[in-house]
Amino acid sequence: MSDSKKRPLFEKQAQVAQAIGHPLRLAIIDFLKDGPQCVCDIAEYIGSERSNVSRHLSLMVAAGILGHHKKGLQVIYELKCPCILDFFSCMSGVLKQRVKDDKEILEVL
Amino acid sequence: MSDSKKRPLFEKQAQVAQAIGHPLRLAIIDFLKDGPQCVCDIAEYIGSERSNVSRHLSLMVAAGILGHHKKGLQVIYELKCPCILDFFSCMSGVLKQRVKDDKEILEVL
DNA sequence: ATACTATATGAGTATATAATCACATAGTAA
DNA sequence: TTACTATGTGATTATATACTCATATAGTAT
Repeated sequence: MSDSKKRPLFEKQAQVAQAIGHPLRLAIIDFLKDGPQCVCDIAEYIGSERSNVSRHLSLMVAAGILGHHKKGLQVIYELKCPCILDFFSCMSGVLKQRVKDDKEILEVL
Repeated sequence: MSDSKKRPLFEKQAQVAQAIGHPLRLAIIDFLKDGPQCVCDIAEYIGSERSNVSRHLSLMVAAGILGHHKKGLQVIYELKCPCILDFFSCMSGVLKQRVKDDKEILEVL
């Protein structure tokens, strides 16, 4: 790569994007936008095993998307900064463009 | 998942996020923000095999991030909508927050 | 102390992704 | 036509990811 200086930055950014690039994780983020929740409730809402949800949560913590703290037996997870929600509008932007393109193709037929 | 209606949407969104979640692909996007480029030049800039770059490009086209057209022997790829660049500010937001948190931890020591 | 609950993690498996090499295709030029 | 170049794709391998189950840990309650 010509600008190999940027490589480490791209790797960090890729980690963030990857942390968001999974249906279950997006569902978790969407759930957490209404407030902090424990693993237990997240797992029930998502409809997946707690152990599996636990792994997804750690992954997002590692990426810097979520924060967590203990509360008795439970561990409460929450969105770290509102900027995470910006991703949704970014992704919606791309998807809307996709629909627009598909329409144009159909009109030619 | 309680709101399984959202599932298909989350899957589409995850596809977009995943398409961005790779260092090489971020480098490609960063390169294309200055204008359309052929596979050949992208591969040279990125420093990876053409066949490999070609696959990364198809993946991003499938996700709706890139568009492409033929020009003689070459295939020119380009960013589809400026909204893709919004991702960079989103990811930077998360990374800045991460640095901020790390600083706070160090201050306590 | 025991019993219980929430969460995390190791091990194993299945699937997905990335990368490389070889080859096929499509367009160009002589 | 042949020779050349750019790109895409099949096959393979290596690695990463997702998931499940069983088990360990930490906190609570009796």
